[in-house]
Amino acid sequence: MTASAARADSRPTPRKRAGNGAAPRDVADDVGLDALAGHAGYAVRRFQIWIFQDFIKTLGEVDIRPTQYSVLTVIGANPGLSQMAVAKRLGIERARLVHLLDSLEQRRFVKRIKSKEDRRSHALHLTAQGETALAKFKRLAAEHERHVEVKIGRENRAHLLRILAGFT
Amino acid sequence: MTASAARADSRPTPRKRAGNGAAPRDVADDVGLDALAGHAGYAVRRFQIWIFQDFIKTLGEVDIRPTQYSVLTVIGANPGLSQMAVAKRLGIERARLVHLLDSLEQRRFVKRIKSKEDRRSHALHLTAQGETALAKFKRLAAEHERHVEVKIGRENRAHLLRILAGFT
DNA sequence: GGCAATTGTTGTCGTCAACAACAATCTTTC
DNA sequence: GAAAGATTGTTGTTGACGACAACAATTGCC
Repeated sequence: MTASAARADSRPTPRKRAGNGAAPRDVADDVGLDALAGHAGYAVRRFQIWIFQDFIKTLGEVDIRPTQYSVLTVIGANPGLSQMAVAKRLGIERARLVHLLDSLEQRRFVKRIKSKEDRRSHALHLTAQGETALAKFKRLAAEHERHVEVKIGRENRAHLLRILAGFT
Repeated sequence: MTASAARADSRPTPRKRAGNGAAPRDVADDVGLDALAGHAGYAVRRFQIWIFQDFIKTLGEVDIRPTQYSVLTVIGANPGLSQMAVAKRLGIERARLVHLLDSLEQRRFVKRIKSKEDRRSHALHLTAQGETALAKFKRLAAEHERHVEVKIGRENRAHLLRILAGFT
């Protein structure tokens, strides 16, 4: 809202810039949209920060972060997956997944079951507790998704999802 | 390209899933798009990772990362800004900006000049070297932007920029 | 049977956001 | 005009995260 607000009131009061010439800006927040507009990466980064913060806040009561949510969702939809498979699917390193699963297993959401076919790998499953918890997480995530709709508009969100479908 | 490729060949060969029933998945990469589709945050995160990696690679020869580029751009467009103002404009913490400027000042792109009006603050300026360097960075950034067009399509990129304009 | 590849694990390194504390310096208020 | 409060730049810590490298156990290849 900061950016859009700044955008909105960029010309409301004449401000004191009138007679400043080359003097350094004093106020600070009327910096102007400079050359950063037109850079997709910048806009996407700012949006991603906003969206993650809203996700974290909305799922704050259950203490679940976006990455944890994605891990639980993938396991819930594909029980028995190996850690390697989950890591590849989510584009995270297997080293990182180890810690994520440690935490999720400690909270009794996930079980690591030694695979019979390949004794190197673990088959990942949700616990019963994990199933019901994930159901709640999904409700909260849907609420978060509605926040996104409010923020950028319903059809804009749909459009964006379509544009970025290849990255999912 | 991994994601889109997986999407593309999700049904090319009948695969061996046919008779597996409840058996654990063995192959790993036909995990399926599960319930993660429809989550804006996830798509945006993946896209943001891709776009940053391309930016870093494209600006690799000059060793400039996205955040550094954004700092240089803002200072170039608004010389004399204070660190606080730049930090606020870019949505980064002033603590973080200190290190960024340390590095950019060491490379002679930026000067910190003690302000006369407010002796707490520094007025930020590009050096002559910084000006010419930034010009080159902007050319490379434009090349990166063309990569984005190739990746998601020209009008999709334009659409996306319009949707996210409020965050810039 | 031996050698290369894979899986989970541990550890290190660098980036980045979020805080907290601090000294120097404004700004406000009485 | 002096005290109290706010702001600016700085330093430091913490935790999430990606990138790598090394390792033991196990599997697959030949």
